[in-house]
Amino acid sequence: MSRPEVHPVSEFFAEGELVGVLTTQPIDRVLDYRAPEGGCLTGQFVEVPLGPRRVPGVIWGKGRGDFDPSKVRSVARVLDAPPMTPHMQEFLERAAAYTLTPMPAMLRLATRAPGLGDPPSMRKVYRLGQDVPDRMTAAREKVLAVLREMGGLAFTLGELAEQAGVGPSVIKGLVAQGAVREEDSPRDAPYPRLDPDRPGKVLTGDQAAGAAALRRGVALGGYGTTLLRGVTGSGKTEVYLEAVAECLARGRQALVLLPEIALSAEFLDRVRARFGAFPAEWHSGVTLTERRRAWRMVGEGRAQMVVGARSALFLPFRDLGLIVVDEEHDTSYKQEDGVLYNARDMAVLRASLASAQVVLASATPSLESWANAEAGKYARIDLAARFGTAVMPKMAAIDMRTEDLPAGTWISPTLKRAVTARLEKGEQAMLFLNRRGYAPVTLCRACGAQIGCDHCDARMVEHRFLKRLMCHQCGETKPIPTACPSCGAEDRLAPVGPGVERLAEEVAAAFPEARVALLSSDLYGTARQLKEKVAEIAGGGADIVIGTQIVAKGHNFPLLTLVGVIDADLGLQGSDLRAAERTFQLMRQVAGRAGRADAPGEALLQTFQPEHPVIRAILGGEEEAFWRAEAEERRQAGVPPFGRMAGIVLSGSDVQDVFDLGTHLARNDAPLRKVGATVYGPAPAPIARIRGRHRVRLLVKADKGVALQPALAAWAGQVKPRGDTRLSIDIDPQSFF
DNA sequence: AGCACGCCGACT
DNA sequence: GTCGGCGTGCTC
Repeated sequence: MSRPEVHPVSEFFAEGELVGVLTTQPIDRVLDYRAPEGGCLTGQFVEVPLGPRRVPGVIWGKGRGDFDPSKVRSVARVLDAPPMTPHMQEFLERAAAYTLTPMPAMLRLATRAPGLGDPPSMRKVYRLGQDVPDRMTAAREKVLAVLREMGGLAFTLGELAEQAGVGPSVIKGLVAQGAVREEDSPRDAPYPRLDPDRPGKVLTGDQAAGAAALRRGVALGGYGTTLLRGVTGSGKTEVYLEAVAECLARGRQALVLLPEIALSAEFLDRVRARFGAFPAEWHSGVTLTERRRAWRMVGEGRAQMVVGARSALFLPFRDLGLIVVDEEHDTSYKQEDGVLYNARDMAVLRASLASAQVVLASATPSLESWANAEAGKYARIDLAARFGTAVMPKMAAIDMRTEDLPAGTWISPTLKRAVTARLEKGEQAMLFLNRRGYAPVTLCRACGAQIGCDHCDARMVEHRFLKRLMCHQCGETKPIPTACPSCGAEDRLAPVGPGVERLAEEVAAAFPEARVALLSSDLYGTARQLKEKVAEIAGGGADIVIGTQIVAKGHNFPLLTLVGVIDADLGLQGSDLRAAERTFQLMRQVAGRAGRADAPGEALLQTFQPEHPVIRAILGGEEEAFWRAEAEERRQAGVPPFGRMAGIVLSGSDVQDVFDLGTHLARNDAPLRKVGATVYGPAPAPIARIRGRHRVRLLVKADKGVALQPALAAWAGQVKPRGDTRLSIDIDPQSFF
């Protein structure tokens, strides 16, 4: 375990010495302060006076000494939190430079710790007491049984009441009798130890080889990235959990990023099965108290493993040894508002600075990662075999040009027959349509107008379930009108096109005997509700499942043997170069849902263009051929990953102002031309208006290897947006037009 | 981000 | 006269 010591010794500043403090206020430079009484160290979290306020900050290093000494104030207080590591400082600086994000915004990502400055708080916990209550009741017995069963474990009032199925007053009664002890305990309790030496699932063939390769990488203790490819059911998770085990065994911390918090519950169970306890959890669904605990424990090195969303990358790990990015191709890893970063790329950056390993896991990798593996920058492990006897489903296209389909219906006779056949065998069928709501368009038959959003250039989608029209851009809803808002004609509005709710209607009519379940993100309020529904379906609670893309993400349906894709062409239209990639990934994932248990699966794709290269690649299972063709197309076009791109979005309430600024930028492109970069635009952004703000987009293209960020900074720095116009730069945008 | 300063138009 | 609109600039 010979790893070079990369932590430089933190610098100490005695009282009165000049220190540079980075604050979370949007002042994009380090401000000079005097070290407080007792001195301070680089990396320490502090509070400093700024104007009339006190703001949080971090001792970034030595002061610059270029500010009027009589105006320099003193650090107000050093916070009781583990100091930021030099790695973390460097990570934030490099990430800021890469994404052209001001440092204070970057620091805000790293200080999203509720109650960072608070003293360690206490809470009441309850454990078994000495005495016997004077009168035993059924409720009291339940409470004592729970406490006895769990050994000496302490519970909070709420936990204990829930576990025992009684009200809190029962527990209070027992406390008064001395049968239950109430005591104070620090709120931020350490996490139970994860035991990497517990036996994992038995791995076979290429799984065992893959796990061994990942373990070797972690054991070497340096940086490295591995692309772990494996179809659904290939044991990908078990394989990378071995890398986690190696990391934990070496006393280093491990981070697993998941794209969807709805997936985390299932994953946490697997972690407990493997390591004997739950890891720390970090995402928007976690309570403030838990987040606070996680942040502190991670910072003190007392959380061995974190499972989280992309923002977990900014947790204050002491010694991070491994980052797993599960479903690395998932578009939700790209943050699309506020600080624009791609968690997959930032994971690689953080790991390279911390001498950690990265595992990018996916059945259908992003073209970027595929190309990096091809170029030898990433190692690559392929898992081919599936568990048990199940194989990849048999896939076929249904040529919709030859199907006889009544207007207003979307399930072809061929697909209908296939579903019927499965139902007769007592198996499950899934119909996939990536469109929420009832109908994507509401059209006036009298004047031809479509109902749009008042604040965005988007059409309102009918949600019959909610009895409202909804804008999928801004979330605005309004009642479904009876008269056309454009011409006033009464009762001439008609829904056009299918959404999952409308498909459910058709299914109910076509298969009146079948139990139908609808899975769409907007129908379930919480991740827990969704998880319960998924579990119910998986247990056989439905015959036909209708779902949007949430069904593609890793949920396990053992009885499912047929997947019908209602509109495989959706996503192929348009000039977005990534559309083909996304369609390929989504279709492969959906198809991977079928036949996981021992019944062979079948996937049927309804398409109007069965000869399209993407559809053919999906059907033929010729993944390498697909990637190679895609890569060649992108190489020709000079776009990522074979060229560099940045998207610039200008927005504001005045169209003219926004366009003028865009035109001005496009004309003054000297800083970009100097590095050989080209500007395209301005053009209306893909969604030209969101929440009343007009949006204009420019694109910058450059050769690979060009230092694009400094040129972009100089170029955009020429203009000062006036009024409420805003300029945002998106390095490596998701869509190229 | 806040907050003060300051420079113009419309009121008691 | 002065109240208040929000553009500009400063905070170590």
